[in-house]
Amino acid sequence: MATIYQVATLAGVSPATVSRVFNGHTVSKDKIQLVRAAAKKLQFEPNRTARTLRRQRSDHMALVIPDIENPFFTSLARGVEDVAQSAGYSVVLCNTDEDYEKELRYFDIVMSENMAGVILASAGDRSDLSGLISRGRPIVAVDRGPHGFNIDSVMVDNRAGGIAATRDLIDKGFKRIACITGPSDVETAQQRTDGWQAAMKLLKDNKQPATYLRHANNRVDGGREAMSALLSLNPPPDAVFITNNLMCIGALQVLSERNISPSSMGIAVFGDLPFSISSAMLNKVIPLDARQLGATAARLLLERINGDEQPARTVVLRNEIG
Amino acid sequence: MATIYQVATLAGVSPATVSRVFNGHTVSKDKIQLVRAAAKKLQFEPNRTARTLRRQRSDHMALVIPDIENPFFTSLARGVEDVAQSAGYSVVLCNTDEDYEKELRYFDIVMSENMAGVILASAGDRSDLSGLISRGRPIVAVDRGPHGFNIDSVMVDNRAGGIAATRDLIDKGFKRIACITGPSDVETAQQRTDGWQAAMKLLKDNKQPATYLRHANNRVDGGREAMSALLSLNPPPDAVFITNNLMCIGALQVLSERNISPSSMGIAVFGDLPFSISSAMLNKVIPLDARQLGATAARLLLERINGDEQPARTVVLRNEIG
DNA sequence: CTGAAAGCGCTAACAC
DNA sequence: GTGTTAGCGCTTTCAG
Repeated sequence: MATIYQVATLAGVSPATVSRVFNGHTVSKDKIQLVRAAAKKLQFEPNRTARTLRRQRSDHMALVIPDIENPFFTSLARGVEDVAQSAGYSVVLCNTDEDYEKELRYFDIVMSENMAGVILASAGDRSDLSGLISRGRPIVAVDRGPHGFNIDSVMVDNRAGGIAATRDLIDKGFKRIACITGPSDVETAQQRTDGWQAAMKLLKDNKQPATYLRHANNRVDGGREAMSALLSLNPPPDAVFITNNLMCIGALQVLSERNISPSSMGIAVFGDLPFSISSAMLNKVIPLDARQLGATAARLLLERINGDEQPARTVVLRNEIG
Repeated sequence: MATIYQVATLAGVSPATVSRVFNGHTVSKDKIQLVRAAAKKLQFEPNRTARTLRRQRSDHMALVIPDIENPFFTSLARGVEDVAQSAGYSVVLCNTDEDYEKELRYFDIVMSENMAGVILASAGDRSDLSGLISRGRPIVAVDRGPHGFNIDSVMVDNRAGGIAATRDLIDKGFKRIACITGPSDVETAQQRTDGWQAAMKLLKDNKQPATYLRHANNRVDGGREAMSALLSLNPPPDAVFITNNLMCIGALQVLSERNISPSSMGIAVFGDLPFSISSAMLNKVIPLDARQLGATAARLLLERINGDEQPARTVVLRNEIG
């Protein structure tokens, strides 16, 4: 690959001038022409590694997510990507499997590669951001909050969604409303569960035993297990609020396998189901615009990268609860 | 962030020795101790940008895929990631939206960042790999073949799968079997369609008008449109072979909306449906182990990165057709 | 086994 | 507006 020196020689200018041309600094028209011609001839492409080393900042942003196979996060990634790309940044996707160690390893990479910033959908509420923060690397938390760190974040109103979903089931006459939620160290799970609990207080004769609250991993198999467990209770619930998309898939699979008709079990879910064929089985879906979430986070991050120093902001996206 | 010079000073050795310690070269036990202690004290983390610049090779591999929102490709990404990570490589995910220009732009980035290699699920059969190849960058094609370029590839037997799926429908007594396939410049679509055509020749009184073959984009909306179009034919098909997962979702949505029962329309699909609740509507699914595909591709790429110079290989994964 | 020193390709003072 | 030059932090000859 050609270097700026070769281009400079061919164009009869200094390397600095070549650099200036490629960075949009002021250079006389005629030299711009010469440089462009020479660059084209040599198929010159600026070496980003060298640029990054010199500038101490790359044009990558890291997107750290807990589960790349959850369509919610891939949509979010799309949103980030769209914004990043149009600002000239590449997105490095880092999948943590909800593992704090893996997350930390990625943070190290962010530092040692001088990435411009991080968008973090954290593994849980025990993420250690201190290293990144002490080194002044911009971070935006998305979906899950900043829990204790003083950083920008973009979220939805999880509690309100939990309330709305549960209320819908109550309004439809269900009495024994269970809740399948995520791990207890995941903030979104907590908040949505809070919403469910708050709404349940409205029920006059609240027949809600503690066993109606099930924690599970946020994936399909977690939903399956939780729903199976609920069905074996006596009495089983007559409805269930499920706090994430994949667990709802799992729960519906179990119902389908046991030929339990949709009408005999009310279902409300937080977040749209991916690739569903029919929503006939669902009483209520709290919509969740992952792409918007990602795009907003990316925009905040770009502002920080460009030197914005204002105090940390929390943006709450309204999830138009019907 | 600390540098090797600071570590060297603190440890009382030369920078070269620090470098050697961190690269596993031969250094005396006692100096190793000194260096490790100093590094720990300073929280030293080697600067990968500098290393990449010097070595002319980074520890990133690019994974170029056409649609990050298709679970097939995210599973594939998981497979790549697992293998890459355990070999110390990071995966940079590049989403092309099936756009050749975006693809080329990513290839430029691969070069200008000195990435170690590329795994490519190409946008179509007109991808231009000449730049990468002339510069000696290792590439492995996955899912879609190398079409003309002399590179390693990992694929499944698409034609055989197409035949098996179609045969299953024939055996079950369907007569008017349509095919919903992908864009005509996508190799997997072509080959699966070939299989369908080959199998249809077995039907004695082959009632297959040209309109039974529909090309669509490989996404949900493409499947919806194609299925709608098929249903408005006279006579409509009594079964359909769909060459990818998302289009099948779209097709099933249309059937569901029109209350067309599964039994009156045979469906076979190439590739498992993501997050499906019940497979009752499907006659035949040709399994497709995306994760395996990705892992295999990553292994081949690692071999090339490590200097393997043997002639290009094509690995065909058997997709255990029932 | 270890140190000195060159240089990967670029950018940003600094001088003119 | 343009050229000269000093590094960014690391690896890797080359000597010893």
